[in-house]
Amino acid sequence: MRLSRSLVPTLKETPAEAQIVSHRLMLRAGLVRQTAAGIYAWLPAGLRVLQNVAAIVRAEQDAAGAQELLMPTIQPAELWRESGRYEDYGKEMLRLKDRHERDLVYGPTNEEMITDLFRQSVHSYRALPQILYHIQWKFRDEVRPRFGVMRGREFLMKDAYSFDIDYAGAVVSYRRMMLAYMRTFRRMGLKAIPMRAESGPIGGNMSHEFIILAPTGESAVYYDAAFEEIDYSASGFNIFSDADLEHFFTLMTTHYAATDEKHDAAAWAELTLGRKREGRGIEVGHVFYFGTKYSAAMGFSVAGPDGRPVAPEMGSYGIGVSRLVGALIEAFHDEAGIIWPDAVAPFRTAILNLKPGDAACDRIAEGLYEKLAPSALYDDRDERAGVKFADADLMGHPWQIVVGPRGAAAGRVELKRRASGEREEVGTESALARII
RNA sequence: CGGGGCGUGGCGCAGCUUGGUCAGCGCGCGUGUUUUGGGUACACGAGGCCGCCGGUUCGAAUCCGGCCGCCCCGACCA
Repeated sequence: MRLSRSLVPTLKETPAEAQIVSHRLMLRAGLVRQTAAGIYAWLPAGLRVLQNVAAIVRAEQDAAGAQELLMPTIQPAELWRESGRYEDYGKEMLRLKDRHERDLVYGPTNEEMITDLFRQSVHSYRALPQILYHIQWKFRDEVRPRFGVMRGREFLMKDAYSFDIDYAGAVVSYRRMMLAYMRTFRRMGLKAIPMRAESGPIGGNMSHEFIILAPTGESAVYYDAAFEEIDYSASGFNIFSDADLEHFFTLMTTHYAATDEKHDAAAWAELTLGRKREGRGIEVGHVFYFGTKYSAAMGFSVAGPDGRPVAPEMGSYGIGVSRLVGALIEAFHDEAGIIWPDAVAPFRTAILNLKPGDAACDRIAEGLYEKLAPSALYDDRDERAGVKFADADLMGHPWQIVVGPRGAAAGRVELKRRASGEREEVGTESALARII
């Protein structure tokens, strides 16, 4: 992308409405613009991040055997009346009517709809288990949207739903999603910790929220150092092995971890000093098992092995995709701006042509851009060098290639790594070699 | 939903208490010169129904009422 012809409106000053760092940086780096309270337009660079995050989520869901589908944003109220939540959900649910005066809702979640879809076609236990997911926009009419994209009213969410014939199966599905989640966050460079959450009417230890560590996170978290030592992505765990999943689950749930609301001072005191870790965190995912709550309420059963009807055991698993973009910035930034992890950066490289119009600079910069194009942002603007440096740091590209008149004549460029700040002067070929 | 605050060119703000060349400043934007590796300097210039509606007044950005929008704290939530 050529910056001179791109809608990436960076700002030198922070708009007054933005308080927390991710919100400020998202506005300043030209990633999003607010259209209404808690509702945002994703500009080109921001959309690329959102899509990169979604792609990682998708890849790990697929790797866990979940099937992607796409359910609509608008749902008939009928489904919600069936489960009883039309009345229960309250004002957070955006309700609307079509021209025929039919009641509709802009979906805040999809348990009813997936149950309905599933029951239409699945009638036997032999088709189970299955996990389905989609990545779709949701709307929850929060009383008080805040923190920019982290607590919006409209948000992009990955939500998955598991169907099993019995509790044992549901447990396996639950653990499978848990492992998929840990891998997902890790791939984004995030440290995530599953923390026991309220499990609702079902009880048990089958609801966890995933907290990622970020110095500016909204809640204080306390956890055992053990969480820093586990390698979820390594071949250690086979996501399709029940035994591995059990081992993994035990590992995840035996060590202490809690947000400040659920912090247990007594349990915390028992931890050895060297293992205590305190930090701040942001919830980016939530998994829970809810048994037959929806299948029973909505009259969904399949034929069991003995031919008798059985209400499937279900669970649901959410990841806040758009929230993650904000959370990533909370985790990765400095005074100058964003520091994108390579996996989600909108552009892997920024090519800064310090002197457009200079034959040598143009030749080298254009040449580099041709080779790196899809993942490179070419700053070809007629701006001062300082402006380009500042914007590149603000936007947080993992790599910067600085093409200036000084080195260009000799075929040299400066390669800068955003995260470490290291720079070195190299030839164009070795710059390319380092980046690709 | 309770409490607090704010709406003045694209962004950040001053002006409002003490109605009357107050529509202004910085940044940004345009043109020119300058500078040329970390947001350069100078000059000239474009750009505002002062959130909306109504009221008070000879006169309202400024006072009064209503409405809308946005932000912060709390309760609630991916």
